[in-house]
Amino acid sequence: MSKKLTKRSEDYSKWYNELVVKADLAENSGVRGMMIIKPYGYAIWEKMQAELDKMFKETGHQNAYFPLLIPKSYFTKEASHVEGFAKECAVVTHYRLKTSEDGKEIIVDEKAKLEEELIIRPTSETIIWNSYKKWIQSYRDLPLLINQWANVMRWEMRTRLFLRTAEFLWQEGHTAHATSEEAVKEAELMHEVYASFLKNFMAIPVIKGIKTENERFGGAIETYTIEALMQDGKALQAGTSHFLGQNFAKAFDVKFATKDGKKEYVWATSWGVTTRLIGALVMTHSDDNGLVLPPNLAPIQVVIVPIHRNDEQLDAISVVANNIMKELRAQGVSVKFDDNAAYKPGYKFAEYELKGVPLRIAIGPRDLENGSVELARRDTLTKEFTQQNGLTDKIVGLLKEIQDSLYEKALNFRNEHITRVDDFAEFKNILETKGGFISAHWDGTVETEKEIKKLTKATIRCIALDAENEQGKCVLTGSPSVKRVLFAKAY
RNA sequence: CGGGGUGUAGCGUAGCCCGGUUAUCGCGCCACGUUUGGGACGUGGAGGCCGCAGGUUCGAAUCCUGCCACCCCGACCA
Repeated sequence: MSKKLTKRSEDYSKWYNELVVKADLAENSGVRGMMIIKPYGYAIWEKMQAELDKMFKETGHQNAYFPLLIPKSYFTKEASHVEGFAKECAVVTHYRLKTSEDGKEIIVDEKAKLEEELIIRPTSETIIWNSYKKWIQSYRDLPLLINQWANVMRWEMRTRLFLRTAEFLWQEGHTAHATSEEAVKEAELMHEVYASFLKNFMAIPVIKGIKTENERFGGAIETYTIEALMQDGKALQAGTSHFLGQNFAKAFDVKFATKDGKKEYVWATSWGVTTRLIGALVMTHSDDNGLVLPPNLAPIQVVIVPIHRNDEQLDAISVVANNIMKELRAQGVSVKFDDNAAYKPGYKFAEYELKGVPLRIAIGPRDLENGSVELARRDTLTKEFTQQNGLTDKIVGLLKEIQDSLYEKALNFRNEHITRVDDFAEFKNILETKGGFISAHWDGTVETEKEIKKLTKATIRCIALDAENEQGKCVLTGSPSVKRVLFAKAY
């Protein structure tokens, strides 16, 4: 298989798909939108998981695990939730297989039909709230701050690796609080946790905002979102945090006794991010040579490639490489020494570029003489010869620099792709030619939002939290508006 | 589920319109040798129910019917 990628500029979608497969992150399983996350891709997810989990714990949350299968009846309790969800679900109807009459096939045993169908969770609100009803009696049981790492399944008609697969991995936080204020604060806190995770670890700048009624999660009073911008000018919803009000408490009858003995419904939030973040990572930083990983999430931060003509040279290089590795590891840097003689250096260079390894060290005969190494940066594709003395400090500094520079680059790109527009013809023009976010006035109605979507395929990604009050006229209808919102075509 | 398209080796493909030797080519894979500072080269080799099931025919990758799968555009969506 050729490892050459289609160029981003030629066909962004094809580039993305090829990159994900060739960089060894994931592949289609051949079963209806199911994705296999390969070890290299999973290593990135594990790092993300570890960092996020740390942040959740630091903010007082605990992990738990709820069942994969949810009785169908649980879904009927929260009408608006069902409205927004539960349409494209996998349903378990039987519990046994048997051998066919001719003995050649395994078939479903029709006698083993379930009384009540079980739904493979598309999200766990219903089953979790069914438990919360039992767990919460008093204000002393609150707040209840629980997170679950799990897989969920949504029977999407059209799927894309990482961005939308039938089964995906995520975390879902579900909390219950005594007051509305506290629940809102929780939703906002997790919103901030996500934004800072994307910034500090993924080097992805996001716009923090709230969703319009139309784009809101089913059953939510307020949906907080972080919106990122991909290199093709399309937006990607990277994470959401919902203030659910008392909707779920009422649906599942979860009341608590207050200090003065009254019964009140609890206030809820939920929040989640998914393996989609890996798609965001790929589409934010990568280039025509392949993946570009921010050092903070790279499974391999530094790779050492030996260049040698014979075994004696390899032995001598290995001594130097092992010393470098030892020093780097002492500093917490993950290093790989690739002394596989089956591949030539040029092949390895291309291979590790494709996989997005932030720094590459090449050591050859010349370096043995000079006490040097060749040091190459993945993000800028630049390389230099540098002395072996002081190499570790230099690398530690460079990893930090690369991390920061990736963020800066993405931030500049994002900022250059927010366009203020006051005219609908211009709106369509910018959307088609430049892409990115369009900052425009909107009259606040669902009808207008839907009409704009119909006309342009752009949706309101969010109402930015930092949007300033500004009198204006809706870009479509001309009706009065008090602040700009952000439109974009989205994944 | 509506509209369009495609199924040939692990991957990408030619052949199909107009049926006829042993199904084409590239990458990858295996063996040996020479190589190794940006995806090496040579020689040899393995690998195919041509998506599945029927039909037409002396003969089907090719024509016909049905089915299945996948891709693209809608609907759905983290």
